[in-house]
Amino acid sequence: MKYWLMKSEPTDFSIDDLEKSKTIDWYGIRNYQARNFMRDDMSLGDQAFFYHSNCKTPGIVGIMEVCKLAYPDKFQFVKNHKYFDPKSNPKNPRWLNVNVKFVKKTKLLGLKDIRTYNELKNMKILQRGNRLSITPVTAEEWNFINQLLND
DNA sequence: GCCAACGTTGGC
DNA sequence: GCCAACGTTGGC
Repeated sequence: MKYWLMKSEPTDFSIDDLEKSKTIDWYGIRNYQARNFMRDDMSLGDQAFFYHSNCKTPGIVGIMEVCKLAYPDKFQFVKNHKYFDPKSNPKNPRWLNVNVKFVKKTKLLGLKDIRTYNELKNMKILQRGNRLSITPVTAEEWNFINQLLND
């Protein structure tokens, strides 16, 4: 089993939205590296931190679980949709998504807080200029953060 | 709203 | 294949 951190802008889709809908297709990923993580490295049961980005207090706000393996993102073929991609061929779809399900809300562990722990200093999210919306988390980082969230 | 960092596009 | 221009991300 692997661990992940997945970003979403809360004005777009928040942890509360996930709690309400229980599961969601994680659509709209239009970055090859992030797509490849979903396609090649995610398994059923993988755990992920839900991270609120581009908001007043960015940080980890909850936990979710991969509940469906990667399959074509339906919005890439919906004309006029925000995520429509005219270059994607239905016979060989360019963009994929997994489904995730709500596990729990946690207290907010802000980006500012994450920065203060030496144990977390290698997290991708802290690296300069990192914009990748899906990043792997090591077991050590996962356990360390979980402990913080349970305190 | 600003802007640095980064990914993608397209002309050559 | 290079690289300038452009668009996007996301913290601040």
